[in-house]
Amino acid sequence: MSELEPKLVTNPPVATIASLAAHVGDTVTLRGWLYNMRQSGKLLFPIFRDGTGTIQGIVPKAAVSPEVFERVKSLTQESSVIVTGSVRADARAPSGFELDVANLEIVHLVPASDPFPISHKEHGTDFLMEHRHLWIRTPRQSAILRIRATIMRAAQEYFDTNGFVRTDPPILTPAACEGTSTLFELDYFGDPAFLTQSGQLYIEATALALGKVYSFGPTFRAEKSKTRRHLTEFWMIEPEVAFMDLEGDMQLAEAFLTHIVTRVLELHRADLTVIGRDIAKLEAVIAPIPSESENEAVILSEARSAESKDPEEARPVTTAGTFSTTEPGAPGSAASSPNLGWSATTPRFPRLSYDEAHAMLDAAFKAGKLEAPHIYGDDLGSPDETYISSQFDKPVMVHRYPAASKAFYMQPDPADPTKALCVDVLAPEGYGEIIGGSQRVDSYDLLRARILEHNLPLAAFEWYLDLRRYGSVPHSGFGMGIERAVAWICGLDHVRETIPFPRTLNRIYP
RNA sequence: UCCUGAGUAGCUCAAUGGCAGAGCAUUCGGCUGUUAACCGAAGGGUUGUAGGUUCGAGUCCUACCUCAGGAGCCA
Repeated sequence: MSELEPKLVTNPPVATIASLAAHVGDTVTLRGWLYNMRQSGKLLFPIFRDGTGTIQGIVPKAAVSPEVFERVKSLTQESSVIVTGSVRADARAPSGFELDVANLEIVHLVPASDPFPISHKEHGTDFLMEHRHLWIRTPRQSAILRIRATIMRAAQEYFDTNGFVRTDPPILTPAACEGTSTLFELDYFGDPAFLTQSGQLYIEATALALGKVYSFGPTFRAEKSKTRRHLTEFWMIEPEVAFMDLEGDMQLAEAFLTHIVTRVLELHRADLTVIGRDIAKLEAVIAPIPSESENEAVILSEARSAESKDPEEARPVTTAGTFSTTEPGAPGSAASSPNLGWSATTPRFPRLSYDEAHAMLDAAFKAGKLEAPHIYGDDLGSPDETYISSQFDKPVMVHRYPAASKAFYMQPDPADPTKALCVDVLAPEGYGEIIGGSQRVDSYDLLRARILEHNLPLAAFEWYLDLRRYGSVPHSGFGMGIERAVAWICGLDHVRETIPFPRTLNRIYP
């Protein structure tokens, strides 16, 4: 490949396809791959891609040397090239711009005897997943990965600009964090160890050291889940804040999600269009609700009337007051909502207590809209979450689940100790839970009792109990699964398209 | 772990228990504005594996393998 080096320094300078609108009339050099080629007699229409987009080239036989014409004609799908030509606006070209090719060098010619496996016809999921390393070259997959990158960057950006310190927990852990999920076990110099399923317990420690913290990294679940919502390896971003109660946690989640969706809408209109995403549904998420911003009310009502569903169905999102909101600073709590950077125009998401969610599901079952009844006291099942989230055009926050169905570290509600001060954020359009959070138990005696009740090894949690021995404070946090958030924002039907190389129950290749 | 479904050409799919087929891709030929281009021709098969029923099995039966998406569990 060293023979290529001189070609990489070019004059005129190398451009990217995404920037060609600013180069109309210029001669540019592009480095990329042949995406597709059509021809009509002695006219060739090679379509190039370079990772930033695609551009159609045109090569009339009479306009170039016979060598260049034959070289272009010999190109096979995904052959790599360096191409020079002038940029011209042309309505006949798919992107509106076209490249009059003057010269083209082949960097690597894909042999016709072994063509690029992914054609422009449809393929099955098994085939595509076996060729994931090549599938990501297609426009749709590239667009998704660009949006994923923005979602990750916007998530970090939100915390970084609001005084959070990033403190990443270990990935190798000595014991289960929550004692519920099945973990990947490995041998740690003769002792058992596990891949982390959540950094939460560790960032509780860093939150009591640094105040506002977050972690961002991969997590692992060995559950034999085989659905469109599950990966065995996925990325999670988790904030944890000292002196913050459940109300603050919910406001943080609202502002955080609003920031992420806003950024994606700012930067990825074209990519969302490539994917076929209904952009109006994302705009509805960040639209202020009427009761808090009357002058913006028209935006929301337009967004909602655009998808007018069953008119007899109550649309509780219209007014936040329809549902009980949690009073800031729960009784018996020293916490309040610290200033986390959201403004008065931060949209509020609809909230449902567990009891209200149960009533909604009960009514839906009796109306024949759910196949199975929801049993009071049980956690929400997937069909339950799908139903609830489909009733709103913003993410919906379900809070105060029965403590018995939740993790041992969740603080009981002083108003009803059978409930936990926790919240799940369900994404709209049936995407289900993307965020799970809670206020944590801050009493040493209660936490110790909970650990024993759940038959967890006390010794493994001594360090965690120390956080309640030395300057314990009310604190809260949540975790957001990146891939589920990407699937929702991109409107995908499976999380396997949201990560470059998905790891699922039946797949660890490529 | 349970339930359901699918495995036929490189890919996507057809084929009443009776000759193994089409489109795309590949190769060759044609076409100066193509839009997953189009037109003509050619090559390409151990029908997931192993048994069984039958004169005859891609098709029916049994077991297994692989994959898919739903439940449970979760983000």
